Amino acid sequence: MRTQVDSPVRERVMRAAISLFAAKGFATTSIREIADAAGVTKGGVYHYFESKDDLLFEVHTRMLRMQTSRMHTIADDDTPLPDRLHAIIADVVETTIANLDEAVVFFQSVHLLAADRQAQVRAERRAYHSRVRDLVAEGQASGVFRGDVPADLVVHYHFGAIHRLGLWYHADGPMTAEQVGVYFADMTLASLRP
Amino acid sequence: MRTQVDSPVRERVMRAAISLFAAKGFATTSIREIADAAGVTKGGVYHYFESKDDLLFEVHTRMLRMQTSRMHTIADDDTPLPDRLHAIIADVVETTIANLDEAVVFFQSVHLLAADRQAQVRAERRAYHSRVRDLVAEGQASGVFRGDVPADLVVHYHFGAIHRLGLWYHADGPMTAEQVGVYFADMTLASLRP
Amino acid sequence: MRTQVDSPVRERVMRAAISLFAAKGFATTSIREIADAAGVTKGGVYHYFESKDDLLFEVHTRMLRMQTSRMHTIADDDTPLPDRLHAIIADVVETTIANLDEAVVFFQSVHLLAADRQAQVRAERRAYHSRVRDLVAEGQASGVFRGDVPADLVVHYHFGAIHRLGLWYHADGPMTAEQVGVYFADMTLASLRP
Amino acid sequence: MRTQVDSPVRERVMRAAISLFAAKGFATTSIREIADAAGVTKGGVYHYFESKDDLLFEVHTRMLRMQTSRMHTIADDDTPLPDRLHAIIADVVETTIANLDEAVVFFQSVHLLAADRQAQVRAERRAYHSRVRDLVAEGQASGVFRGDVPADLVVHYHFGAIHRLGLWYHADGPMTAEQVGVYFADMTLASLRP
DNA sequence: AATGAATGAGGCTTCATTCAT
DNA sequence: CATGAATGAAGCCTCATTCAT
Repeated sequence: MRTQVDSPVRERVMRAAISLFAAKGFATTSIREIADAAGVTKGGVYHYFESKDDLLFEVHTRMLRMQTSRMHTIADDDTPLPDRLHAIIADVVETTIANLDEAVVFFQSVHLLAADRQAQVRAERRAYHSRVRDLVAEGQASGVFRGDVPADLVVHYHFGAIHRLGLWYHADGPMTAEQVGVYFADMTLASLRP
Repeated sequence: MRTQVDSPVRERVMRAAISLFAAKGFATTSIREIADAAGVTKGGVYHYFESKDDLLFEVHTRMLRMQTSRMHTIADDDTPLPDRLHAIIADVVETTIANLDEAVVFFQSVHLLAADRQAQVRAERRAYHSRVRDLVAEGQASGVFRGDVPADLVVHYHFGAIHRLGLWYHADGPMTAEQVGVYFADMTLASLRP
Repeated sequence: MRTQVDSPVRERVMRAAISLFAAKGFATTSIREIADAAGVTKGGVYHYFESKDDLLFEVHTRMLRMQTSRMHTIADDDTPLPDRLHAIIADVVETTIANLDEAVVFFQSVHLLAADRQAQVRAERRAYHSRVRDLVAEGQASGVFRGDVPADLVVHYHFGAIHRLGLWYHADGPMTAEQVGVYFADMTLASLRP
Repeated sequence: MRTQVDSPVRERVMRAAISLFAAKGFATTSIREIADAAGVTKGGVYHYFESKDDLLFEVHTRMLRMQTSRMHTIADDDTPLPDRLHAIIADVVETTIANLDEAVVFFQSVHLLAADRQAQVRAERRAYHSRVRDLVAEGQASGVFRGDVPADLVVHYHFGAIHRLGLWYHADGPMTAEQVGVYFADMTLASLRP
C-alpha cells in the first residue's frame, strides 16, 4: 500500500508541479494542469501525493534540506569568518539559480502551506536565519565586520536580495550563476567592511 | 455614475481587500471575505469595483504612482549623486513600511494580474528600475561608485532586499521605518564604495 | 447576506432532499440529484444551505423540535398516567406517519451527521427517552404498570417499534395513521398491565 | 478458483467490513478502510470478493439463512403455539445480540444492495414475516391471542422493536442477551393476551 | 495469492459574476 | 445605492474497480 517515493512517474508529477507553481502561482495552478503536464490522470497525481498541499510541502522540504545542510557545512569550516560568509552567499545563490523554479515557489508560497506545515517550515527557516546572523554577529564582535548595523537586519537585507533572484534572473541572460554568486557575495562583504 | 473615488465605503472595501490579500494571498481571498471584512454585501463590492482583478490592479497603480513619482522627484534633485541614491533608498523603504500591506501585495502578486494590466505594471516597474540603474551607472562612470559590478545587478540586489521588507518587518519591532531606511541606504552605498 | 429561512425555493430544496434521503439514503443521494429534483442548480442549493450536512441536520432538528414539544405537552397533562402514555404513543405514531419521509431519515441517519451535531441530536433524543422512561417508572412505582421489566427496556422496546414505522407503512395501505396509533398505544399499554 | 470460504484472510476481511459497515454505514465505508482494518491491500479484498456489494450481500445472506432456519425450526415444533412464539422471539433477540454488528447492517442497509439482490433479500424477509404472521393469526383464530389487532401489524410492531436492538444494546450494559430475549418475548405475549 | 499502479467517474464545495428589484 | 438570488464553471478530492506482474 506504501507508494514508491522515487518512482519516475512521481518525479514527473513533481517536476510539472514545480514548474507550474513557479510560472502561475500555487493557488492558480490546478491539479488537472499538473496531471496534463505530467502526462498522468488526475487520479494518478493522487496516487503519489495525498493532496495539493503535499506537493507544495515537498518543494519546501527539498529546498530547506538542501540549503540548510550546505550552509551548515560551510559555516562549520575552519576558514576565516569572512571567507565563510562569502562562500555561503555564493553557494546559496548558485543553488538557488540551479533550482530556480523550486526557489521561486519556496520563497513566494510559504503562506499558502497548510497551517501546521507552514509553522514547521517557518521554524526551520528561522533557524537558518539565526545561524547566519550568529556568523555576522561573531564577525562584528571580533571587529572584522562593522558593528553599527543590527546583525538581524544585515541578514534580512542580503538574503532578501537572494530571495528575489528567481524573479529576474534568466539562464539565457548575460551572467552565469557563478558570476552572480560572486557579485552578491562581494557586495555583502563590501557593505560589512568596518 | 461612478461613485466618488474617496467614498468612505469604497475606501473601506479597498482597505479590507489589501489587508486580506496581504495576509492570505490574492487568489485565496474571496470577494465574500472582502465584503464581510468591509461590512458590505458582495453586491456592494461590485458596486464600487468591476471585478476582483480591479481591486488588485488598483493596489498596483496606487503604489506605482506614489513610489515612481517620489523616486523621480528625488532623482531630479541637484544634490550629489550618492546623496540622491541614498535618499531614494531611504524614502522607498519608509513608504514601503508605511504601506506595508499594500507593499506585500504589490511585490508578491503581479503575476496574478490580468494579462494586459500585468504587462502595463511590469513595464512601469521596468521604467522605475531603469531610472535607478542609470543613476548607478552614472556614478560608476564618474567614479563615485565602484565600476566592477553590473549596474543592473546592483539594482536588482538592493531593491530585492527592499521588496522583501514586508515579509519580516513588524511595526512593533525594535526599529522605526526611518532607522531601517537609513541602514538600508547605508549598506547600499557602502557596497558601492569604489 | 443573510438568507431567507422560509423562501419557497428553500423549502422546495428541503422537500426534495428529504424525499431523496428517505428513498435512497443520505450518503447515496447527491447534491445534483437534489438540485434537479428541486428545479434549481447545484449552486442554488448552496445558496440556501451551507453543506449537505446542513440539510440532514435540519431534518433532525425539525423532527426533534416537533416531537419533543408534543410529547412534553401531553406528558404535562393532568390526566391519569396510563392515558397520557397512551396519548403520547398514539400521537407520535400519527406525526411520524404524517411526516413519513422525514421520519425515515430521522430514525435511520443520525450516524451520518457531522460529529458535533450528531452528539447534539443524540443528547436531545436521550432527553426524550428519559422523559418517557420516567413516566413508565412512575407508573411502575404507583402500581398501575407491571414492575418486573426495566423501564428503560420498555421504552426501547415500544419506541423501537415506532422507529421502524417508515419502513413498512404505506399511506395507501389498509390502515389510517390514527388506527395504527391506537393499535400501537393499545399494545404498549396491554404489555404493561400488571 | 474461488478460495475456500473459511480462509482466515477472507474471514478477516468480512469481519472488518461488517464492523465498519455497522459503525459508519455501508456507503461511507471505503474498500481502502476495510483493507486497512483487515491488514490486507485493496487488491487483497478484490481477491476474495468481486465487489463492495458482494460484501454487503454476504452479510445479508448469512443473517437471513441463520435467522430463517432457526425460526422455522422452532415454529415447526409441536409445543403450544404461545410457547413457540415466545421461543422464536427470545431466540431471534439472542442471535441478534450475538451478532450485533451484522444485525445493525442487516436491518439498516437493505436499501443499499444492488437492485436484484435487494429484491431477493426483501422477498426472503417477507417470507420470514409471513410465517410469523401466520403463527399469530393462527393463535388469534384459536382464541389464545386477542383478535382485535391485525396480525401483520402485530408482527411489524414486535419485530420492529427487535430490529432496533443494535442501536441501543451494549454488551457491557446491565442486561444479558438472554434476559433481553425473555423480556421482549414476555412483552409480546402480554400484549397479545386476549 | 497478492500487489501496486492507474483510471475515470462522480462527489462536495467555492466562487466570481450577473441581474432584477 | 444596495441587495439577495441564482448561475455555471471549475476546483480538490475520493473511490470502486481493473490489470499487469
